[in-house]
Amino acid sequence: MTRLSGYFLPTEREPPADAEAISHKLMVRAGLIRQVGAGLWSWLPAGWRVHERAAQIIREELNAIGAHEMLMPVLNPAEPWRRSGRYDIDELFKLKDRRDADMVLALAHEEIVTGHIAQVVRSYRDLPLILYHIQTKERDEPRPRAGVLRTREFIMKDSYTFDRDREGLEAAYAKHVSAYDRIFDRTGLEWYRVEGDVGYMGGFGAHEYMAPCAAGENEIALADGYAANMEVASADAQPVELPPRVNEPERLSTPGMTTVAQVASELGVPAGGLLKAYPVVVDGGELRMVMLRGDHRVNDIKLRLALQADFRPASAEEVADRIGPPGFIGPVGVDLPVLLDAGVLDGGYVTGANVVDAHLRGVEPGRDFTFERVDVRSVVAGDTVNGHAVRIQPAIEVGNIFKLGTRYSERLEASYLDEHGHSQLIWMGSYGIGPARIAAAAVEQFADEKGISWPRTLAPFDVEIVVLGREESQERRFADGLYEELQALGLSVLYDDRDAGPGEKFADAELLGCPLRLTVGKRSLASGEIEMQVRRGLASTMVPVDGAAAAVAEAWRQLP
RNA sequence: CGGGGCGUGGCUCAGCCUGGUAGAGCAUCCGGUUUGGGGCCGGAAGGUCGCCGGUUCAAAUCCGGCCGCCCCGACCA
Repeated sequence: MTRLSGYFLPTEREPPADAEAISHKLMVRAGLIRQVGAGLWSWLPAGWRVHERAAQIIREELNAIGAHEMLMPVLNPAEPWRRSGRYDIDELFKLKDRRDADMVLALAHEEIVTGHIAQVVRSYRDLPLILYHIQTKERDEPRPRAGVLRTREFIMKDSYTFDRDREGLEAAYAKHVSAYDRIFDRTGLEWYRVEGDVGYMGGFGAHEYMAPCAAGENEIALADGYAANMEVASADAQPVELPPRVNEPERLSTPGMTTVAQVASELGVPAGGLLKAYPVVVDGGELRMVMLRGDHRVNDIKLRLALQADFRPASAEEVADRIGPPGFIGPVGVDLPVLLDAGVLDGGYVTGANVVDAHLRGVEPGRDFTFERVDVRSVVAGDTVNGHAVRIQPAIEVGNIFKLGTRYSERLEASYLDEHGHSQLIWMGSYGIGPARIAAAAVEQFADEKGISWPRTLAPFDVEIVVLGREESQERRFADGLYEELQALGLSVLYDDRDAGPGEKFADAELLGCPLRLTVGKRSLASGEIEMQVRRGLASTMVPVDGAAAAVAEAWRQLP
């Protein structure tokens, strides 16, 4: 029985003063969530229903690929975290118990689940396995933000696969791809599966599931047939108009012009006609020079992947000692490996001359300097993939899948004996989904000026009945009956039986965003009808009172 | 961690600059009225002005410290 008169649904006319994101404002206003502290939120009854519907979709689709649900504790001893090498992560909450033993609050569960596997799995016959749980995660985020989009405590579905080899991992990964695709289809969200960063610590592949929305913290590059996180996106650069080629580089006086913008405007050359140098020190040792077009930007993640190592920008002193005067450096004549970005097309470019107040014009890669080709720039809107233009959108990461390999099984000693009696490391994958982010992304994607408009599968209730009429009235009696009938048909119903005016009830219903709103009022009832409003688009139709419940149930099945 | 902002009744805010009785709208409670778009009339209750200290005859207001929250950036295993 969910009668609004006795329900805890504290709606507000005004959004919280400090809210910016649409989902933050609307979820608080609609009475779904309340803040406890920075990055700490309570889910009120209606909000929790949404969260649990998302969780249930996840559960069903994971069970369908043979995953087994379990539950692991949030409070962990420090020891496995020390073994995995994750004890020193800043985001990890650390504490001590009464005996002064080091404890942590889990930010994920690779350590714990791998520990169980290490203890239990002995033989190749025990594999493969898919285990998951839906459990609280604690992360001491440097900056929680935007309501439930980025919090310090949140619930995550995390699953883990255990296989005997790389092929097994690939199969387990493919199963998760199919399950995740179905999950996000069922949520009703607009979503993309994009290539993600595998991280330089290893990993054999990763994808992220991204839901485009204004409050998203990530950027994704999209083109027909292509979707990637901007961190790793790759595309063909747009051409740039270069000056005619010359036989050999010509030195130009460019006093004080140390920036791309200055040189470009003074010489009348587009920024893309310049090659800029980005000297880096790789792994604390070797100096290298990355060259890319003046209108492009280095993508540190792609560069790290290309180098297969950590790096840092070279200091001004290192540049001055080994290359030339900062602001005027270039690839010609330097005794350093040069990495040339793929966005640099054939032609003559302007570069630093390695001499104060001078640049070279007409420098051609290959002719005037040798290089190794790399792809280390950030994609920009308008670049192309297979001839299709790239657009860039903000998006929220609602899920991720990751081929871990043997990183954890090695450190936590999870191995098995193969057919030949040889000990082998177990190959792992890990896979996360945040139900709270699914809920928030749905709010972001479908809200209008009236409030939230839930996809049918996530709504806190399928139908909201608004009754206009006093106690004991004919309208009330009809609405009471309708409420029972709809529930008997398997729909979840919120019944606004409050003693409030129509305006307030309509406004609250539209704010909460259940897919259908039924209005039972004296006027329409007199003509043998009730009003049915579809929240998405706010279109209304009249439904005859005879067979109203069945008609509503049928209409509900047609909704997005 | 760097930069910016905010903290006054349940919510949104004014008051602070220029020190002197703590306010408004909404919400709440009581009575009445109204019932298809947050309606109306009358009455009432509700505030350690984030905390600590200082200046002063007197501090929401000025000064110092602390705490909390938000935004931008960095970070995000």
